[in-house]
Amino acid sequence: MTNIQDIARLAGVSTATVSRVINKRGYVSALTKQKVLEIIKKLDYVPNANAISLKKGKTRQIGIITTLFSPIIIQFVRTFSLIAEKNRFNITLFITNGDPAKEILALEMLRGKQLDGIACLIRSNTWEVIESYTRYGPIVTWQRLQNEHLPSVFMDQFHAYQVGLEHLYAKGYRKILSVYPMSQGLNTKERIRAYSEFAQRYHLITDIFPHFEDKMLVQDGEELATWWLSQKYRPDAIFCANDEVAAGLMTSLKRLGFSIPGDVGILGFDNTEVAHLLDLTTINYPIDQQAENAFFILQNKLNNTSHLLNTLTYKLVERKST
Amino acid sequence: MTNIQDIARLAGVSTATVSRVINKRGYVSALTKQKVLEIIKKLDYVPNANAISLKKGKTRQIGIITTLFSPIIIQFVRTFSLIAEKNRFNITLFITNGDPAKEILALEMLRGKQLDGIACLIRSNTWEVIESYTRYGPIVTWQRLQNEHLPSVFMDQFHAYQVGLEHLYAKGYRKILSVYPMSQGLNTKERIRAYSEFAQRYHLITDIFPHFEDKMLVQDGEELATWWLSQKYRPDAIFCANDEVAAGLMTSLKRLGFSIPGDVGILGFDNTEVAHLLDLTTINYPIDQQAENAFFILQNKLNNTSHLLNTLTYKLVERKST
DNA sequence: TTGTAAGCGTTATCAA
DNA sequence: TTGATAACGCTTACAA
Repeated sequence: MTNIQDIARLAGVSTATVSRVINKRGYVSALTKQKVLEIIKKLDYVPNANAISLKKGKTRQIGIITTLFSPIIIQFVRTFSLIAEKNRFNITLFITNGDPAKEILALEMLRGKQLDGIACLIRSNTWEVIESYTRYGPIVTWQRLQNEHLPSVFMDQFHAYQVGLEHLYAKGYRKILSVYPMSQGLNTKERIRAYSEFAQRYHLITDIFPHFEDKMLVQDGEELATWWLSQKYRPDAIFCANDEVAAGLMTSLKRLGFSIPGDVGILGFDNTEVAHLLDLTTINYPIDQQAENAFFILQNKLNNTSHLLNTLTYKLVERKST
Repeated sequence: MTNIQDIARLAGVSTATVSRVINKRGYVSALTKQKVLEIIKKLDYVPNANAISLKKGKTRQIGIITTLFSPIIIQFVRTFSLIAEKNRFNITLFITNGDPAKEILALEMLRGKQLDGIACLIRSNTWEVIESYTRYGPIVTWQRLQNEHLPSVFMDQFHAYQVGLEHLYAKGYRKILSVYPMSQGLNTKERIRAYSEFAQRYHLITDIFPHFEDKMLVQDGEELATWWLSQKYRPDAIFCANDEVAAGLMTSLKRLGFSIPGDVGILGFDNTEVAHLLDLTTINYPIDQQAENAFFILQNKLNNTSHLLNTLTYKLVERKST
């Protein structure tokens, strides 16, 4: 309602002076400053953010794109928001549900100058489409990618997966089934590579079990239990795509009267809360640091600075499922 | 970069005509229209959203405020976002972590015209503070409140709690401990009222156990298990504040070798995924419909319409913990 | 059917 | 130390 001109008129000064007072920029005499602040307070005035954004060409608004709300995504978003707010950026969250059109909506906001940058955690469109939007503002991704326009806070899962496999081997497991997440993702590729290398090194036979991919939900774990039950020759350990799959698998098998790790060892991935709850052995993945890095990358591009990134580390969290 | 004037110049028309083409408003000849669209496409032009917001005084942006990201909040946010996006509104999520200053930040965005409205799920400031912002735009809440300026999608938990208690009674429990969420909330008050009424009706003694409030996390449930263990005279059933508390309690007791519901019955609240996972009996709370109602209320105020609200219902979901 | 021009509420340059 | 004023990019009477 009330704008900078009202303030100027009532304070008997120009809008330029009011602007100076508000932004603490340039010279203003103590007296006029006090007078202006008084009027501002009296009229309950706030600058119109849209006018500022229009004038400055910046909104201090960052978008986060994700297909869904898994525990690990939640943690990423929480940490990212925290650090962003600390730097006076606001977050707009886009849950696409896997709908490419919804993702485009978010990308179009970058194009329409409503967003200064975007963190694309899990994409719905092809990388080509997403990359084509980098000309409108910085975009950072979570999934791994080799692309000079699309920086990524991806962490090499090859090594992390090796750690998990070594743990299973040390525990005496020899018939290990490996269950993978998104079939298209490079994470899955790296995990498969780690598994092959591992199997070769220890002379393990790998092709006795079917290949499971795209298993990411509790329900997938429950279905896995049914599969396990139906086999004559069963794996003695299952390395799950994430903690949710491991949780579904473990609770289902326990319901059927099996003991974990007595009858089969179960290893999760990510170390989310459900792993703690169910005493699942898992791999800790430094989400918080990745989230911070994602923000730093965006911020560096926006301000042309070069804030140093966190060095990422992971480790095995041994509990009672292996 | 490129703006409406560039388009106008290159198409040999005025900005008004270009605007008409973009917004499909008013008369434009087929020929000029085609010409304009061609140039728009060639220059990869998009209208600047900030300029539009400034001009129109609206942003089609709605904020959601919450202190944290519990499973039930996630579900609310997901549904709210879905219906909002369907109506061409975008969502800005604010996770305050209980910090009043962060909440103010969001409220100030309403004041600064960056937000058209706000859904405040779990507040951090006093209701007085939040109410004082209703003069800048519509605010809807989730927690219960009697306030003409702050509509709420709250659902009376008195009845729902009665349903839970009746279930426990029917199952033969007589020494029921009731554990409550936020001590300040009206939800807690209603639950306490339901419990008193229930105890009186069945002539149960209520003051043998301490009064537990502010129990909302898995960890709270774990601590509850420790308490339960240390008692000589133990409750035979525990009605938990929500599914997370119930989950923490149940898994802790099971780890200690107790059987559920053999040694103690456990009842959750909300029917979130963890309840399904752990076979917890719980109360289904129609979050999706509440989320939709929250949006409808905001939309009605914004457009001066009167979209009908969902009628809310709840029910007991019996599983294996009682 | 199209164009002119006055806003919307700021910021920032240049004078004074 | 302060003020005029030209942008920023769009919408929308009102004219033509």
